[in-house]
Amino acid sequence: MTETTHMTETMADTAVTTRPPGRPRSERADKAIIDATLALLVEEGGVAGVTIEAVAARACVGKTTIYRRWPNKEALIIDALASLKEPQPELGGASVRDDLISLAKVTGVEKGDRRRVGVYWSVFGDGDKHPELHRRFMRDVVEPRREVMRSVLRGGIEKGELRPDTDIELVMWIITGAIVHRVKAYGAGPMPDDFAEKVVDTVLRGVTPR
Amino acid sequence: MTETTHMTETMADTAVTTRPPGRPRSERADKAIIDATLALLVEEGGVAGVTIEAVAARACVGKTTIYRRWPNKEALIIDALASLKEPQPELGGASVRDDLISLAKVTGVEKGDRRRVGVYWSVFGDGDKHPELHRRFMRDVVEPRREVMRSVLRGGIEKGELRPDTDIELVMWIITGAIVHRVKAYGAGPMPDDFAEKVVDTVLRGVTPR
DNA sequence: TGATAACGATACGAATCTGTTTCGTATCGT
DNA sequence: ACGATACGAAACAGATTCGTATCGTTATCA
Repeated sequence: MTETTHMTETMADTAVTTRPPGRPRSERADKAIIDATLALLVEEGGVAGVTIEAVAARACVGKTTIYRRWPNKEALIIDALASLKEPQPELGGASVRDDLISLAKVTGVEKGDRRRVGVYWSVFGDGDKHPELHRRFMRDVVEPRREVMRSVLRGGIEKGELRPDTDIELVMWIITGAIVHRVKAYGAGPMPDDFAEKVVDTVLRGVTPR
Repeated sequence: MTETTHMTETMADTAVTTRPPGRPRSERADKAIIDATLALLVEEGGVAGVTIEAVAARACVGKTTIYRRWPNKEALIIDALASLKEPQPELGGASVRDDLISLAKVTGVEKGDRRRVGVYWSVFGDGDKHPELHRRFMRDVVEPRREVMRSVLRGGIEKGELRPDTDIELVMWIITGAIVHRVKAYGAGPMPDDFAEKVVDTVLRGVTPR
């Protein structure tokens, strides 16, 4: 994204934010464009379905307004994905089980919508065709969250709540895979509120009699 | 797919397969077209990336040859997906664990390649855009396999190898989700041979100390 | 040999998308 | 008021795709 403010320094002054001349860029347009991009990425099922014209139409914006901000489609999508960076969820830390459930729930449904899973599926699916997009999305959006789950699992081993030989990466594949898969499979259909809990409990306890 | 043979009946004869006049259609072309379609579906990450012209080029076939067989792209893809119907894998039946591992392995890698997961991911991703495609793929290709796994799990409960309150659908989401997710994530990268075993063992035993 | 139809190659019109440019208008600081 | 810049709308050339049509060629049968 391009800068919208200039920093100026004078001798007697500290740094001051000033504004370039002319009409300022519309923040509303920024937001509408990013939103439309993500929505199309999900609905059309991939990067190929994201058309600058479709984005413009959906955001009620001229194509000019998009091209003034981003040089091409890929750059736009990169910024749209980066906007999904969000503060980590607060973890109670009471138990591994509670923390994993919190993380699993966030994986599937963020702020009440499932756009996150749709984006994830699309970007993953286009990984071979758009490796840079995939790389940055993984690094900036996905990996930070995975790291949180990883540390929860590590802590669980240290505290003796998990077996010491637990394969952390494996458990992460299982939990996130189940959630993502299920959410994607059911689309807008019903997603039981306790699905995340049941996944976590199954992984913790197993399904064999004890 | 259109018929390539005509059935004719005469009074004194039983049904006889005869052939329409003219040059017969090339079976080699049939196969090459289906193969190219599936390959593109995986490589391009979705239905949108499957171009009739690309299929023709890849199959070394004229576009005419494709349009002579299928009326449009969607019909072609439907038939290409239907070609993935395959005989169920033989299950030893020695234990739930062994059978689940066999099924999990087949889910991830079929006959040495991972095209199956790629197709699965693509068709799933385009589910909203091409619901008919998705529906038929699920019904004809995916569901029969899910049914096998389902019956293995049901049998495991009856035999007492699994807890009676085991949520069968949940376990299926977990196992298939983990495998599909992991295979897709690593692309052409290494896929440890024991991944399927470890997933199944984790789900069976859980990761908490016992 | 002749009839028939599939073959690959190629061209086509209609439609769509990209990225650029031009237009007149709107919104800012001075 | 004036200069500067962003705004949406529209037109544009070039590329790509779809589905059709038209070549001359090739395979099969009678």
